[in-house]
Amino acid sequence: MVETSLGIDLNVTPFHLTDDTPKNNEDKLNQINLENKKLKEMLTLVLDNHNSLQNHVSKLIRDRDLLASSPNKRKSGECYECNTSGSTENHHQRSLKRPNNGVKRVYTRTDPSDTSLVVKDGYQWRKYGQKVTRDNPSPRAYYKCSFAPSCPVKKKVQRSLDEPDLLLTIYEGEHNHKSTANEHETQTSKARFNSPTELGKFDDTLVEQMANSLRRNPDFIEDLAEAISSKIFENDLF
DNA sequence: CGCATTTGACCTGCGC
DNA sequence: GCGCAGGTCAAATGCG
Ligand SMILES: [Zn+2]
Repeated sequence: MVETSLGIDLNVTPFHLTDDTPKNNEDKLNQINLENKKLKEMLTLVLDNHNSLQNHVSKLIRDRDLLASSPNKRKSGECYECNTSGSTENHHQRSLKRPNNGVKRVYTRTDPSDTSLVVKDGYQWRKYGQKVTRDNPSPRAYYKCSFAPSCPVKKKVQRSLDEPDLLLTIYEGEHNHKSTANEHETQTSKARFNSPTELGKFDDTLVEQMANSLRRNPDFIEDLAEAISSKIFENDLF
């Protein structure tokens, strides 16, 4: 169902072929402005769709992981309301906490190329181990709170198996001190879940991600090269 | 120097 | 006990 060919059409005319009468230039400028505007609107639309899709996928993965990780031991207060009511979505959009062990699972959106596995969550961590796990190619990193041993909190961070830009962090324990980060930083780090795009205002990191993934995509490179060369060829016939 | 990270060794629980 | 997988330790290394 996915259209693989990008069908790139570079609407570009080499400058040395244009006639430079002012009227023509003005027309062209207007035309290009219009086109830019249209493209911008399309981009925001695509971004919105992309965001909501990603959020949806994240939710699906969380629910599946939750079921898979504790199929049997559902004790009191487990997330039953999630299964019964499909209407409200916000209440476990971000973090799933299981009161059982003081173990908290949190999913964080991040750049797939970010190999550092460092999640800025307002606390300072000291990495003390990294292991490859059986059924996930990406390694799992182990952290202790840097106030240890006075603060016993640990966390594990591992990339999600089927969503490479989703990061699963498992916290265990509660901090006995305050977060070092100020309010603004925790806000931005928590705001990983994407909200609808305001027109004309893009999420820079997301745009950068998309650009990166396009740059790394061989199909895109190929299509781009073909589009460029065909355009040049076509214009060289004059 | 004083920290954090890296990384192989080591430990521990579990199924056979 | 043995082997495996996950979790931890600690010596070496890196960095400001
Ligand atoms: Zn702490």
